[in-house]
Amino acid sequence: MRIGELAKQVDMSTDALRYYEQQGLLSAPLRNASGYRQYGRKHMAQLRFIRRAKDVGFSLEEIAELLKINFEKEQHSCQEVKDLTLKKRELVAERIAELQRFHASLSQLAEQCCGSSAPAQHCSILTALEDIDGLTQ
Amino acid sequence: MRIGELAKQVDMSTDALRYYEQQGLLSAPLRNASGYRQYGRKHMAQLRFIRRAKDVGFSLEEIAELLKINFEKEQHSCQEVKDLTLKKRELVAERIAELQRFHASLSQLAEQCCGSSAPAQHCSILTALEDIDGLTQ
DNA sequence: ATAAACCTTAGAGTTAACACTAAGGTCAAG
DNA sequence: CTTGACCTTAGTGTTAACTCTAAGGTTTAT
Ligand SMILES: [Zn+2]
Ligand SMILES: [Zn+2]
Ligand SMILES: [Zn+2]
Ligand SMILES: [Zn+2]
Repeated sequence: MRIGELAKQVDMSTDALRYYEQQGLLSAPLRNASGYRQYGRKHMAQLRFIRRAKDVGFSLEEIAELLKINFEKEQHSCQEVKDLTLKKRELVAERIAELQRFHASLSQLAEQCCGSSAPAQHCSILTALEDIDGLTQ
Repeated sequence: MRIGELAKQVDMSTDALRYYEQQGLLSAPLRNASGYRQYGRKHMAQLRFIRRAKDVGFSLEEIAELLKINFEKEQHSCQEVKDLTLKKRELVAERIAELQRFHASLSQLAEQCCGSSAPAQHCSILTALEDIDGLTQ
């Protein structure tokens, strides 16, 4: 299977596949006489792993670690894998908390603004951003 | 007030202040005889506006829009400002939803893994990432 | 008068995950 | 036998919001 075919199968771009190879996430495949990459089932499995790991929020760097562990399972423990997962979940939770603060502040701002088409000289949102005490702590 | 002093007052870097000026978020100040920037209260107010807008999640590009509206309030309406705010809140909400899906998937993965220090050959997390049906849809 | 601390500009580097471009070689069909 | 679809590499561009570097001029204190 050449790169275009594999890319279509897994619904990724050929650029992405070459990028993953360069980043060590996808094994370098054999080449045919003219230098074209020849992929097999192993590579498709790797790409599906990458896809699923991306779908749960892991970064490519984290996925590289998971792939390495998966490749040499005997040398690694469940603890390691679970730690990676929990650490990632913690990061995600922190980011969610930050965004929820944003959401709450934006809601508060929007709620106070009349939203009319009249000139904005009295706009409570602008006032809140100008004044020190515009937003409830 | 020179740039270092102002930066200290608002707890930002001098680089950031020059960057904001370049991006049109901070008014270009007068220069003294040797070319040093001379800031006044107006600039500090602008920076506080920027700071508060950042604190509720606006990007610099969005802040530039808000500052422009704030500068020419008569030409703009409450509706415009409220729309910006609600649109931003919508984006934030979408991102939160995505991250919450990540969080749920990661929780599910972590829950199933024993987390022991035994070899990872049986690890349910790795299995889930390998198998098509590893994660509940 | 000299060292430390400040200021200036222009431009490059950072992070993530690719997308895009150029310049060229290869392969299948008609 | 040539067109079009595919493949190769190397290198640049993208986005956001700065940070860092280099190479130099200024101010302040001793
Ligand atoms: Zn209003
Ligand atoms: Zn308003
Ligand atoms: Zn286990
Ligand atoms: Zn496990």
